[in-house]
Amino acid sequence: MPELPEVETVARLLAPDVVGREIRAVRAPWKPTVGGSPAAFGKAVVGRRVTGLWRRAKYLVFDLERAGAADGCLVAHLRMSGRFHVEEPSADCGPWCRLALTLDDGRELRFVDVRKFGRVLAARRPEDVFGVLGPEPLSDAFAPELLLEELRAKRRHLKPLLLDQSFVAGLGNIYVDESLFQAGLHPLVHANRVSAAKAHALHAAIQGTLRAAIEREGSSFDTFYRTPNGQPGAYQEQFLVYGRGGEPCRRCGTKIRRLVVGQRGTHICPRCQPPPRGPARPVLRAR
DNA sequence: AGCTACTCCTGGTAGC
DNA sequence: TGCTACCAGGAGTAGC
Repeated sequence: MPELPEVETVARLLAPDVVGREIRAVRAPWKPTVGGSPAAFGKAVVGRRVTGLWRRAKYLVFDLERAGAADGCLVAHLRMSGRFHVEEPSADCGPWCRLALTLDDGRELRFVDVRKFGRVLAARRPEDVFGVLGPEPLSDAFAPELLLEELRAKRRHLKPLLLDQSFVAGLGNIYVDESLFQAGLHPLVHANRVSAAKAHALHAAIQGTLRAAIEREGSSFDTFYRTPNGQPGAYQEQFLVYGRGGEPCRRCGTKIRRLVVGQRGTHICPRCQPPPRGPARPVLRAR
């Protein structure tokens, strides 16, 4: 699924085709993609030029201007299955095209989204669409000391905490599982029980995993995520635990286990990621 | 604060 | 072969 590395890849590969282009027309065959009103969406974007394309968390932001002055933006979230492509209008759109923006070079920026969860919204400012977002995990704002401090302040299980975009922005199911494995931390460990050494290991694991995945242009393991060029990413070849239930751990050979944590499929090596020790206080048996 | 359950969707697949 | 039932999953929301 598109997480930070995939969205970063889309931003990088799509930018040359859209930055500098003016939006001439809009077609939105599935209204919810643009927030319900294609007319209002069209009014906000037609006649605007794209001046920049960047990523924050799992959001893509297209900066817009009109007559040389900044004039709002498009904020897109790919969710499960969204993809952007720039194509000739004559190219087959397929059954899942939810939005098409005609550009001034005659081509179309298309948003294709099988599961219809993705959104492309027009806004005055990106912050109007972003929820509460924690630090970017690859920025200086995400320092090991800060992570340790934030972990100390929380009692939640690590897995749902790391999936929480307000704690750290951009991680999803895949990269959380991979990072926890790399750090040797079980997903059910309570945040405030992570040692300083483990917090540093987790910080390094998150950054290392994300950087490696960006370098490989993300992960593609089903028909969903593709780069704007239509190519799959390659990081799935390096998964250590994600989607490897029943297969041997690459470190110790123990069978990878799949469990469910917070309604999310979760993959661990039971040996490399020992479960947290039972209750903090032994349960007193009634007599 | 933070948990669970539910919602939105549909292609793929397990089971019969 | 063909049918049904269920599953995945990011994020928002409701209820506790």
